[in-house]
Amino acid sequence: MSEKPRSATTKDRLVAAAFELFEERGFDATTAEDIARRAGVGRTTFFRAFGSKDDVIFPEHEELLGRIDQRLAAATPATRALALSEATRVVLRHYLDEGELARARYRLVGSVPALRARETGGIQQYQRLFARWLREWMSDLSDGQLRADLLAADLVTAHNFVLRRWLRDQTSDPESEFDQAMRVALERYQPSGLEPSSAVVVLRTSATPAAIQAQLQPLLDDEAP
Amino acid sequence: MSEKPRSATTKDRLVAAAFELFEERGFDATTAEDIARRAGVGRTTFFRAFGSKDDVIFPEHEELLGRIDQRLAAATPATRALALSEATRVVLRHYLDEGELARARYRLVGSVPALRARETGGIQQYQRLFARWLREWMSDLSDGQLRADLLAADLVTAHNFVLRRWLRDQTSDPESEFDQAMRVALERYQPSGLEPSSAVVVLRTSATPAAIQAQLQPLLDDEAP
DNA sequence: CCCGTTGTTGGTACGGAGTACCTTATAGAC
DNA sequence: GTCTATAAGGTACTCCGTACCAACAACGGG
Repeated sequence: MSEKPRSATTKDRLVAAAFELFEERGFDATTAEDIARRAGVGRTTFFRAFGSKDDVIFPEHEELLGRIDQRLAAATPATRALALSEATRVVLRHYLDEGELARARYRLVGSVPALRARETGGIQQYQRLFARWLREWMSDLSDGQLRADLLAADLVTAHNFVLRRWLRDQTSDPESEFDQAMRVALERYQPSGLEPSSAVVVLRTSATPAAIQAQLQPLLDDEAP
Repeated sequence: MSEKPRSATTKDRLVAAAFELFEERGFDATTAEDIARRAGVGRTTFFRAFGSKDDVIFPEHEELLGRIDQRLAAATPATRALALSEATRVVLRHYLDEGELARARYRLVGSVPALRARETGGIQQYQRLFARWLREWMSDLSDGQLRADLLAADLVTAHNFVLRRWLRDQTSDPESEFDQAMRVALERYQPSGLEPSSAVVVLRTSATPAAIQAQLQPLLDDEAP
């Protein structure tokens, strides 16, 4: 049932062969038989391993979906905001670990329209997975279903924003940028009951404004460090 | 150069034939030749008109993109929020006007994975178009590029949320729900300078809390009617 | 009236994706 | 050893999408 190192090697060889050939002569000019031949297997084996020529570009997609789902399932009501951030970070880390391979995929997908469609389809699956959990978590809010969809879209978009910057070599610290992006995206997350509007508090006190400000500052720092 | 009624008729006949056959025997079981034959034209003509079997499902996609772009291009800085809402509404109205055809497409796309990928690809194009304009409009904000992407995602998501409800016959007043959805989505739109965080105001006054509340109430009513 | 020109259509042929089916080989299980 | 199960290769087929060519208007100018 679990991963056999033997079968993983065959898949890996196919992936490596595919990326080599795509870089050499382009995606359309590479046939499934070319890939299979370079990997030293038959054409049938290629289609058994991947099902389609596109799938060889995004081999661990299913596994990533599973890990996100697990992370979200493990959240308690108090840790949901953190779980959302970390589940999203799982994907970012995966690409960062891939390194040059991720960048090769990015160049490839950017130049082949057919692959772009495939990629956005995959992104949509992430978004739907987040939305499924969030609709449950936010079901008691007013406009909860809508806000769940919006937050799911924001999480995925914020992730892609940072990932794209890293893929283009426009950032040296993607993790910090990701933290900031998650903070902005999670502005939409209001754990049930906490209304999104501002509160006006009127009180009588002898304290000076400066003293009150000093009392409040730690709370603000805690909320947005 | 402009639309000839003759050529439009051929395209329309092909679209009608395609939807008929897809409903009769399903998407995969229908060949391009079947569609062409029922429309009374040759297979070559079909591919000349649509380029691919998928394209026949989303015939006016390009035109819609153009209309959104025009609407956004016509906005002035003061009317941008309205322009965003109306540009999005262009798409909603288009589907509402299609009526049963839109629902047939929805059923079809929902049951054929390959078409789902195509549709999300189209949605992504809308989102990128909005993002292109918003990045320009929000370039002077802190995190403007990120917030532009997020708002673009929110607009598209909010639209899809209402559209899907209408397609499933879960709403009798999609326009009102759309207005509400746009209000929620546009919470992210902060015309440059207006900071999104809450303000804490400390003041000394002899007024009673009730009097102050009475003063503030109209402002809150105005902000969220 | 004929004749090029141009644009639209149908037909044919081809390469390649993806599927179905069959055969082969390798590895355990007994 | 033999039997069985599982992974692999091979072959044939359908259909998508493209390239190319032939037929056939429409049309204006000679």
